[in-house]
Amino acid sequence: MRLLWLGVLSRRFQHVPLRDTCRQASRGAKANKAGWEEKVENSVKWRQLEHKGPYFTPAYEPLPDGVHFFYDGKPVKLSVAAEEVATLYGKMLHLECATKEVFQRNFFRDWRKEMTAEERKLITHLDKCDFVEIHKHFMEKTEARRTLPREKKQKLKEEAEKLQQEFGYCILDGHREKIGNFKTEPPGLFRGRGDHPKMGMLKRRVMPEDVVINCSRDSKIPKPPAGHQWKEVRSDNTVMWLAAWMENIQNTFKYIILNPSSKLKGEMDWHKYEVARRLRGVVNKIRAQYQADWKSPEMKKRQLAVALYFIDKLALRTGNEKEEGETADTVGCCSLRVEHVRLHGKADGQEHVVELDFLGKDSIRYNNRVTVEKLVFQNLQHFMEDKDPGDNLFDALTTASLNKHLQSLMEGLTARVFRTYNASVTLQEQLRVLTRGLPDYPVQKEMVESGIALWFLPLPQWDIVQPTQEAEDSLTSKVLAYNRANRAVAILCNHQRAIPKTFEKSMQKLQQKIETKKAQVTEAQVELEKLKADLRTRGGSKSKSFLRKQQRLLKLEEQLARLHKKATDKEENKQVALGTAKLNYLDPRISIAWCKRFGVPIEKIYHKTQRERFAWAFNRADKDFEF
DNA sequence: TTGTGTACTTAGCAGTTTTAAA
DNA sequence: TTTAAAACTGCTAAGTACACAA
Repeated sequence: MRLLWLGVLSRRFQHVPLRDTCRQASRGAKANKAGWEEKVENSVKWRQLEHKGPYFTPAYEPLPDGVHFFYDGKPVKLSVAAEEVATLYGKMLHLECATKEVFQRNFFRDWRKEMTAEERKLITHLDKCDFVEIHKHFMEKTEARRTLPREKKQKLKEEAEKLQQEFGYCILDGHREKIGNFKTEPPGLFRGRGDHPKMGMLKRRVMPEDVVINCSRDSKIPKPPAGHQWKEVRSDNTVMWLAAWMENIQNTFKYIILNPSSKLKGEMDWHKYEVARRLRGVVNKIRAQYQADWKSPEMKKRQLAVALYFIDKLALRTGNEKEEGETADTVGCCSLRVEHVRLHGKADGQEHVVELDFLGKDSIRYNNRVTVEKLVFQNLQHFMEDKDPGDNLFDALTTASLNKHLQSLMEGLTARVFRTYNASVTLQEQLRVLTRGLPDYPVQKEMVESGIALWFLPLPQWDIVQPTQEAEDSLTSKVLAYNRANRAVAILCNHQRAIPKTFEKSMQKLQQKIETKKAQVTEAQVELEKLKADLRTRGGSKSKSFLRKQQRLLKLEEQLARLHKKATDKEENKQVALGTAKLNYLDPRISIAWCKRFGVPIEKIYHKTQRERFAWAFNRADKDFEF
């Protein structure tokens, strides 16, 4: 399928006059084409879009009388605006980011802007400010919410549901679709990731006057809150967003968009994986070419070939250039600097070892040692010659030129397609390897399809048959195998998470359990040995009690094995985030096909929202689907 | 060719809810 | 019944990529 992204229409966001903006992309041009294909070719995303606009954060509620802010030991009654910002800081007192100097400096500067002249004159030093009462107040509020009686919690839940029903859906081309984020972001103190120079800055309240509404001309135009106006109402059916505003920290847009379960999002997702599947057909040719290019006399070509090799082999991100000082210092492939690379002629008994050590997206550290081909190694040596640590490794390369090259190799090919492709291929291969030799789980056909049917049909009623222990174990093994395959991809893509705060404690508990179980096994073994010895001396047949003991030992051993399995899984997983790959990189059709083939109920792999997200894939994958 | 603006995907974390264990 | 752990969800930051202007 050809993706043209015609760009017939100017995409400039600002300076568009109010009211008369209407950018409905050409309707007739490809009238002979139907549905999605036509939409994609015209970059038309919808024909009809109707919604209620965003739900705005409720107005600030001043502190109760008993809660004070102190300056220099004396209580100070702040103006409403200054108090609101003070509470934002007070709420965060216990967080690590609030202790950082940059955070405090940025906060204090922005806070002072909200103060009255008088307040500004008085409050000149943050270290003389005391937010403890404010902090305590919000902690107590959180606690009170947590311990609310069941009925009150139920009532709150119902109110949230009512809001969801009113603002959380739109009509898109005749279908009622769920919206992803129908609320504007509340004011707060910006928390960047890693060493962010803007942490602590005030993210201001979004007002209707900031918001651009996007909907069809003939729809019910959403009403702004009483006494307010929209910044603009437009009708641009080449984009997917329903509303947008400019955020004041980085001056970038925030959008109200559809939920991933929507048809349109699903179609985009499907398209993404189809592009990755097309790469499969040409990847060998591309690999052969970049390998040949390692010998090119042209420096630019060699840099491109080595960069592409990294992107392919190590699943690095492309690494767009970033504005210095505006964000944390993170890099990807094209923005790697000399200081991120170490070359070892020999290391760990291997030749030509490259060590990469840098902060990637979200300031997650990428630290990896890999053996590379001699030519790659020599090229890297050359690229690093006569450069300072802070110089770009691939100085002759930009992400745009890299992608332009990729476009010439395959239509629609960009650097990130390699990540999708390699992730999905890895899952498929790992599943093949890890599931080989596992006993089949004897399930009914209905059971196999149950999760799938959840989607489109009301849940069928059937007798629930308790699977045997053996079958249960087999299923557990399969799910474990799936998680291992998933984990292989997460490691490839460097999807890390912070070690859970409770990890050590819960691991210790698990070890304790293992020890207890071990002792039980030993005890049972001793008892059984005694009975065996008895049997040998006295002769005769095995007593009922003997058989019972034998059974018990077997059971204990199985339980011990399960605990060991659990501990291994927990340890292997403590720093790996599985969700990101599952949601963004793994073609769901691979998982669905695998579930069908091995009789694993789909809900063991995808929970409810994930099944909703991948609705598009359920009728597009039978058990023989190959990525 | 480079810089800027826009729109979309990808990402980890924290809070909430559900489930399992004590 | 209470508590702890696991599962899930929402939030929003931080990437990629491309069009267009200078």
